[in-house]
Amino acid sequence: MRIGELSTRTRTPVRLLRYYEEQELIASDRLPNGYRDYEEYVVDRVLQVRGLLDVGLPTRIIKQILPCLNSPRTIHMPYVTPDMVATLERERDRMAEKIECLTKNHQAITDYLDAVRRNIRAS
Amino acid sequence: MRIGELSTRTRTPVRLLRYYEEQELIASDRLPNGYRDYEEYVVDRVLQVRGLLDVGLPTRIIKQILPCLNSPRTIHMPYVTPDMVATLERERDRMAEKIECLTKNHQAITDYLDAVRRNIRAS
DNA sequence: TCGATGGGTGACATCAGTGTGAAGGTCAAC
DNA sequence: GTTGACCTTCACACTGATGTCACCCATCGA
Repeated sequence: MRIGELSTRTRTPVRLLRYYEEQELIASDRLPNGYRDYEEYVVDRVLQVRGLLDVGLPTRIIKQILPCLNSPRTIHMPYVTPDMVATLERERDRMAEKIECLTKNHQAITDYLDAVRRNIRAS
Repeated sequence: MRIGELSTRTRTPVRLLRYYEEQELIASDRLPNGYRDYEEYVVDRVLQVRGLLDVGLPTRIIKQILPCLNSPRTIHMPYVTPDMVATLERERDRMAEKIECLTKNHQAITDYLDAVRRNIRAS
């Protein structure tokens, strides 16, 4: 598919798709006329990238961990350096912290909204 | 306490503490000599702010939702506008999405690391 | 009293993620 | 064959969160 379709299907500005490619987060073939040509799986990939960006990971890290998250695992096994493992462990721990933080604040907001609603009903 | 102590206790650069104050995320009194003087509770506040920033929320939003998260709730009740409620609901939902995204990817990394370890032990 | 340390402001730099626009090529449809 | 939609690259600019540096004042201990 070409970039326009990918853009609409992922609700992502064309500009950003090119940016993600520049950052090597997604890849594309080229049609004879130079247009980018994406495979189907890139749709999910873009959504995943956006999710990770949204959650505060920088492109640098995303680029590192992406290959471990969706490709056929075994293919990548032999290439995993201790360094990479360390990075993954660090990121995994940071993610756990973030989940905890988000969960706590999510709960606080929920509680607050509940209280507000009770208050309104009571008044 | 003065800014240096707050900085070490929160492991946050002094520069950022001043920035957070500029963005009205934290407040300080001033000593006669002009030095900032923080109350004890600011320590937790800073940590909470950093957690939220880390998780991708902009200062603008944090500023809005903070009062609802830790102050004595009832005091703020009367001032909650429908607008504010809408913002809170929106953020709460976005947080839920982020939690989901993080959880999924956290699990993927965990699985991957497990596989790597099995592979190493097997080889 | 001097020097180290810590505090204050202000300005400029950086980096990532975006926005936006110019200038031009491709192609389908009318 | 020209228009209009879609694509290309290049480049400049902004924002938000930080780093860094310059310059000056305050406090304290030797």
